[in-house]
Amino acid sequence: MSGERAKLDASAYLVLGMIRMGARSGYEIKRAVDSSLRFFWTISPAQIYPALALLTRVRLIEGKSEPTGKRRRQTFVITPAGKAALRKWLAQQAPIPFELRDLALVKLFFADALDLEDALALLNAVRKRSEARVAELRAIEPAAEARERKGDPFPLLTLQMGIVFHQAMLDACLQFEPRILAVSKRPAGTPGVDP
Amino acid sequence: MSGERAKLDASAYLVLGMIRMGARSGYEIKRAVDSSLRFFWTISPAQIYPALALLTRVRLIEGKSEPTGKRRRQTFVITPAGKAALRKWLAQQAPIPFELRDLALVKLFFADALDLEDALALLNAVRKRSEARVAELRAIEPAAEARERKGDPFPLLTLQMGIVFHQAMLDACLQFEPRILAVSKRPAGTPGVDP
DNA sequence: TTCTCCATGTAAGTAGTTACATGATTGG
DNA sequence: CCAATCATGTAACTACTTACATGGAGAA
Repeated sequence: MSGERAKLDASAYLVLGMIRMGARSGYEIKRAVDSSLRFFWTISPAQIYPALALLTRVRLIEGKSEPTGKRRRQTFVITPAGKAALRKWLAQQAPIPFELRDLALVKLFFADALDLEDALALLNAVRKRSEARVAELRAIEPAAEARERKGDPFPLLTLQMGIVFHQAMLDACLQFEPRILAVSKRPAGTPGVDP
Repeated sequence: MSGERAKLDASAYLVLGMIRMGARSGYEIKRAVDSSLRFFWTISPAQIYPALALLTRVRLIEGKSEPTGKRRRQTFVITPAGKAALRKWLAQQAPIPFELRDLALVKLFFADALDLEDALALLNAVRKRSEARVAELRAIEPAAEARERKGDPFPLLTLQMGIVFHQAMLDACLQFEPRILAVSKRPAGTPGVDP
């Protein structure tokens, strides 16, 4: 049996993937994630640095000290074993559950408890949030398009997904506003877990 | 100052909201969440029961023992203070960050590391997942429509959002398949965190 | 009788965030 | 010289899941 067979968690693979894409230090990984992957995954230094240590220990990445003047700096590169491990993880056929946790949608679900004005304000806030997110995503589109021109269309694909599904949420908000007004003669507060 | 002013976490408000909607026991809350809210929030018994205890302590709900034969059962109702607390939380104007954590999109983001066949398989898996989710959501649509007819359109609204945004992801998969084929002459593995 | 559902609860573990500590470098 | 940024790291905390323990009721 060759090498340690520690099983890595999602954060470790994320770090490994970012190293492969060219992020060199922990700091760069944080920056890169914040400016691209952020929309469907986040990571904090408290996860990055232990992950880098672990990946180094199992020889999936290799680090060396590259200080800028007296400011210390560890840079890493992915090893052949690292590339293989990343590919294996990516190609794994196990179904990946889709998990969205969004308090705004929870609130909207319960919005029957609010009076019309507050309910519409909430709907508005949800719509505005998606509008803002679409704008943010559009702003980083040029970078993703440049990457596609270099032969990697996947960052653009994931970016597009972010855009289209926020656009879809936004459209749903617009579409429902009149329907909420339509039923607003209701006696507020009818129970109904099992309709 | 009247009553305890414990600040509740999201799970506690979720439990409170479900009690208001007519779920009576911890068990019923679990069932109700699993069949409606599940698509944007989940909860486990290990969160529900402590939340029920807390909400009772601060008098936002009231419980009584209602055994079925010898099978014990605590049922709860929301108090006026509970309704007020729920409304206050729902109406709160604080911006709610949208946080999606989806490993499938992370994998897709990194899919450049895969050969064409595996990358397309991954794209396919993502598409199938959204198709399955749309089907699941369509299946519970009648219940949400019934609830709308009773004067509460919000469960249907949130359900529609789930449908449209999975539909949007699905469309993006379809749209990108040819584009991935188009760039597949690429020399795999070009780095590019900062393009 | 045995399986599934109803029903309540907890202990232990995992994952992740926040807040902090430390210190160098660059640009205004 | 001061603020922002580069850069690494940890301790404590919060949130959530998994696995388990317990046991009654109804149906096949």
